[in-house]
Amino acid sequence: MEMSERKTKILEAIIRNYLETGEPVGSRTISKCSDMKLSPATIRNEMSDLEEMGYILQPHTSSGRIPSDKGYRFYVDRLMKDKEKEVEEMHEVVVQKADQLSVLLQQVAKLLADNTHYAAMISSPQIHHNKLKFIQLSKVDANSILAVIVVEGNIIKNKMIRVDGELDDDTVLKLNLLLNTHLNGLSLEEINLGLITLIKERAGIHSDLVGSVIDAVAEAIRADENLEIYSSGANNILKYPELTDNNTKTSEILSTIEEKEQFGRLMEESLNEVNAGNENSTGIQVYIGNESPIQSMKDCSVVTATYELEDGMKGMMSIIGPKRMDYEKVAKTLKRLQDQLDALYRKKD
Amino acid sequence: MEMSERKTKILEAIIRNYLETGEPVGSRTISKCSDMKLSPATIRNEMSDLEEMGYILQPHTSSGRIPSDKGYRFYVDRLMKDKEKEVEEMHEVVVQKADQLSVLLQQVAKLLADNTHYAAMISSPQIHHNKLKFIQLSKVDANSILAVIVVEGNIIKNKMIRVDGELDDDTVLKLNLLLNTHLNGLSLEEINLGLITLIKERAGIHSDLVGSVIDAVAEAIRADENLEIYSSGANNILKYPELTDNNTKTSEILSTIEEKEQFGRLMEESLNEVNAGNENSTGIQVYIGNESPIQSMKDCSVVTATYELEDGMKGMMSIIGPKRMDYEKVAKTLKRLQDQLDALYRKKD
DNA sequence: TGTTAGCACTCAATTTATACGAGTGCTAAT
DNA sequence: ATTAGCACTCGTATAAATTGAGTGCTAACA
Repeated sequence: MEMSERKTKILEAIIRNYLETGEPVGSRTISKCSDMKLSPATIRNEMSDLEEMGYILQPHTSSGRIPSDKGYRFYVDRLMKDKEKEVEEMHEVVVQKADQLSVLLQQVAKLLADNTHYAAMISSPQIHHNKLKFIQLSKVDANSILAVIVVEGNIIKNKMIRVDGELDDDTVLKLNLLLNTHLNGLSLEEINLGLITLIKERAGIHSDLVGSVIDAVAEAIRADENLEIYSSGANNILKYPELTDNNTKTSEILSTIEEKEQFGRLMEESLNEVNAGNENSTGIQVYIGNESPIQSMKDCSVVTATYELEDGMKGMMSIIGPKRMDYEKVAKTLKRLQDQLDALYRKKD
Repeated sequence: MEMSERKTKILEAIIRNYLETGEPVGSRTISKCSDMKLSPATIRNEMSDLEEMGYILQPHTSSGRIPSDKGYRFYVDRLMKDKEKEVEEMHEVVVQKADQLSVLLQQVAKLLADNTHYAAMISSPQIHHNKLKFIQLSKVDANSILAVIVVEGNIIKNKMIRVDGELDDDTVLKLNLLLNTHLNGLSLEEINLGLITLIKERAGIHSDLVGSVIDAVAEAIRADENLEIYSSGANNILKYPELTDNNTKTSEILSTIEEKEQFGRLMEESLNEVNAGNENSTGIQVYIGNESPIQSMKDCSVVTATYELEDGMKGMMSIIGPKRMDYEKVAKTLKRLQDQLDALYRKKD
């Protein structure tokens, strides 16, 4: 059986209705509210077809229909257009290029959650070909050295290193010079064992110290080590009865959000997919129920979007809500935030 | 009416029982399980008295009794002793003096939550008389300077500062010297306007830059600016029916935990109280229901404890759970963690 | 042939009635 | 002072009855 124009319209009406009310929707409702003039009986016939085709389902005989995952998917892919719905004006974005990226990201997460009334997560931006900008060693006290490592994109890493022997200012200066001359501008791949050995040799008795510094450099450059994830509005999940009818389910969802690791994987995967060329215009992806690789999200939908700061630093943000989330609003909110982050960094950079 | 020996015993039995089961407890139960040989009727008379005195209450006529806030308070203050209950062996503490304090604290929070099965929060340690250790300016690129500020207790703050004009290496070196000579070892109070003006004068055309650095120093030293709070196990709250019977309540509790600010105040207050001399031996404090200044915690109990790292850096950790939480276990877990943190830092320092 | 009115049927949710039982307070006997 | 006994309360559990939104099917209709 193939999809007729009329079936499409009815399916859309069902989904729209369900998104609003969260209740199964019956034939009479559709007959009344929709613009086409059809009796409930006719609608029923069509609905019966739609069910056979897998787009909708009945929680029990003699109840209205609700969209299946396949139904939602159809809606997201084909029906959802930018109907110019008023997304209520987003709070003026107060995101300011904060000193610490973490503060900015936390702000953005909160903004997303507050505006959508769903849960929001955001990952720190990942750089894939990042290079070391410079290293600065400083003597903090008799036997500790602070290594400050700056990576392209201005990611800063501090590492306190203990040294056993005494270390005079002059030596620190020399080591600084040594490290910077050899390492500046290099990427992870370019710092190979040969180079490391060379530097250690030149460092003489301080080769241990230099080793520690290089370890720290590796840690700073490696993207996945730096992955941090912020979340906000997890408790918005509690607003949706279909997610709270069962305490175990709720708990699973909330702890998955709290623990974050799983979302790390999801977002990374999603980011790769976007990068991998089959670029849909906006970089927004929707995972409905079981489409998501995260088991505990089977009753939720997850919408992810990329964002980009200067220097090609790309990260992911995502919204977690019930399957009947307001996809349009979510997509719009994400897009807006993408734009604003973009503008913020383009302008001031 | 005053408290007899027997009343105390009965009250304790009631509370112990309620802590275990979460169900109102009746006279027959007490008569049976308690060691004294009294008929239910006698118990009932005593219970009636206890109710009049405000230690217990009936959810409805003809149900058993549950402890009131006052009852819990009595229990915590007078009845709860270190009965050598087996707190199941705490997971070997994997806390390692992590590079970033934030990682350590997050770990501790998780440890607390996992061991108690309640929600846990921990604040970053606060120092009250902290002094600047040193400042390091480095030129990152043509027009940005990285200021690294190290405060006693090895708190590190990075600040990126833009400069308009060109800046050669030599100037940076001079500024470094200037700042360090004048500021090292000083506390917030000692850096006064006179001193600031003096330094700015000496910095000549770079007085703006120096101003920014000094602002950053102030920010780094001021304790309350650095207050960070980590939480874990918020969803453990969902395990307790008395906290989830009503979705609004649950949501309030969870968002209070997520937002953290309110706990900041609570913990600060609590820390002051402990410092303020009426030091109870362990620095553990219990807030039962409305005793806590946080409105949304009225159905919960909050147990706070201080911890101390090296250099007198004191912070707070706290456990949030239902009023019928296992106070003994919680207190014990907190004490153990205090000890471990202590040991960890004493040993390696 | 597509549409619709009509009707019997289903089934979750709501209401009502009933029984149960854990627990109480009070009184009178020990 | 303690306790056995008893009437009473009231939340909860169970079952039966009712309601109503919704369906599928059939037959009539344009």
